[in-house]
Amino acid sequence: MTTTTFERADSWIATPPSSQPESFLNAVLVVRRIVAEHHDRPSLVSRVACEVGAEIIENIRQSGEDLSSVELAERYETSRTPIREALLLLEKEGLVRIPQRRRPHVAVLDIEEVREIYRVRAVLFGAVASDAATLRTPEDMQALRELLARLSAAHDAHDLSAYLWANVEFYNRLTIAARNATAKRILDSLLLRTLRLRRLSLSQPTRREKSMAHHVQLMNALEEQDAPLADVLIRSNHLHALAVLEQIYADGGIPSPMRSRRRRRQAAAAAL
Amino acid sequence: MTTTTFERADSWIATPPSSQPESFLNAVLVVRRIVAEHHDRPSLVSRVACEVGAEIIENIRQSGEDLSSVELAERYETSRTPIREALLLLEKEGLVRIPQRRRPHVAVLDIEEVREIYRVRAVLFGAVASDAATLRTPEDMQALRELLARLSAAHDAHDLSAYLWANVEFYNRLTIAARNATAKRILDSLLLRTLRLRRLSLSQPTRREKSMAHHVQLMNALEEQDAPLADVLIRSNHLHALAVLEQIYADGGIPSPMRSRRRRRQAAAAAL
DNA sequence: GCGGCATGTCATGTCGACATAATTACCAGA
DNA sequence: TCTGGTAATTATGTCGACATGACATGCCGC
Repeated sequence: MTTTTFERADSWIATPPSSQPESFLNAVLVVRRIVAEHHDRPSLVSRVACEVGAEIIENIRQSGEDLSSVELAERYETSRTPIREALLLLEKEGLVRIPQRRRPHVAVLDIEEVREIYRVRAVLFGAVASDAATLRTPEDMQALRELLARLSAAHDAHDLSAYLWANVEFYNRLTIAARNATAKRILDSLLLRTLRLRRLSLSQPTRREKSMAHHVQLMNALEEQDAPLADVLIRSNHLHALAVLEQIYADGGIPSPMRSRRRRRQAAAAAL
Repeated sequence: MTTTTFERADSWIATPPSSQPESFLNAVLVVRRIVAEHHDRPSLVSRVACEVGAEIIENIRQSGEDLSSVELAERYETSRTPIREALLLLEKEGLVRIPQRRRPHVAVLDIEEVREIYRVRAVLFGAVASDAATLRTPEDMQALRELLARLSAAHDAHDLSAYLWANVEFYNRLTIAARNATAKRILDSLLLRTLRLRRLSLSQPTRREKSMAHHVQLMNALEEQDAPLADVLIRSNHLHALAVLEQIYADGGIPSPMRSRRRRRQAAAAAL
């Protein structure tokens, strides 16, 4: 499945894929899966939404940065109407904030919201993993085993980016196995919001160790259809991941968004 | 709080409130709280979204019914752009579906989706109630006690509509007490989707009895800060509510959406 | 020199119009 | 009468333009 989506990825972004790092391509694909769920064909709106969304979770656009609709319209050589709609899609996923009569900007993730998201994710994901442990099919298990192998390979190779995306794919496959599209959509949306922080969190070697061990344990629980264990494992892992993020926030690892955002535009104009 | 929001309700709907039944007003207010969360001032978009959303949850517009943007634009005497945006807002809440290049229509709730929603709601609401039992303030308890009294009064008076809205308010206050805005937003959205069915479910006297008893028990658990009990009570109640809905679906209580939806428009045009 | 107010500039929200895709209506043939 | 293909019609997606509200700068009074 990954191969086919990869083949089509280039039709979803305006710039040629060769000029983009592989991680950005992954980001586009994940955003597409979530934000442009129903847009089966690459429309103008979903293309913009995917690319801007990917830029946000790849930290190319920073927290609080302005997303002027005229600026984006120029860049994508289109009118403001599709841009507006794309930004609305991203707002729905929590990546963008659009105050009334004010410039849209990249949503700022404060620690309080991260806490809330992880609390919800822990509970919901626990239930989903529990269901998955019961309802899983042999095909589910096969796919999960392969993804675990990918995860392990990335871990051994110390490839942070590969580990991160394999992680995302593993969770994605797990939520599919639970056969609850509603829960999956919510979890996907919550994942998208915190994806920006994932790299920070997983950049700690101890965190990666713990995460890898967690996945192995979780896989065992799924193999043995031990639903309660899967539930508890997921919750525990989320608690640990949150603790790491709390530490990062406390250490000031998240730069607070700059104040007068207007100056950036002026500087850019002056540079021309 | 209810009073002040009531006072302002008329500015959010185009038609004078006197011509609307009270239940519709409640629906508008609830939709506004959820869908137009950030739109603090009554803009054109939120007004349309609130009114159409209220019509959907009040079953004035039936499942699968077309929501042509030109038709709505005529009705609200505006252009199609704000209508489009309003429909996008409602799609985000799951009340409307907008396929590409096809007419938007009222989302159809099949039993499978209802099952999924109740599963998610049970788990998430259980966690939220658990948190609320721990974090609740005296003000929270006071508000909840008053709402329980309203619920009880409506129950004694056999006022289905009043009971339904008091129920919504009770849950709303409970989610506030848990101090988790993210969880609240998700639960609100899920509530909105199933609100159309609530009247059906609560129209059964035995269901109302059970529901009332449940609320009393839940209130006790909150008073005693018994978090695990609150969790289990909520889950159990959701399970029971779902069982009732399963029965209603099995009995064909939900009319399947009509096929050729176009005929309605023609009939309406011929009537003029 | 500094704070508050007026003014100018810019972006947003909304509008009407057009091209294109989808859907209906029509018609011929079986 | 029903079915299949084609034409007409309608609605959607997109566009450029305009009015109103927000922000920044500059001015004036203190």
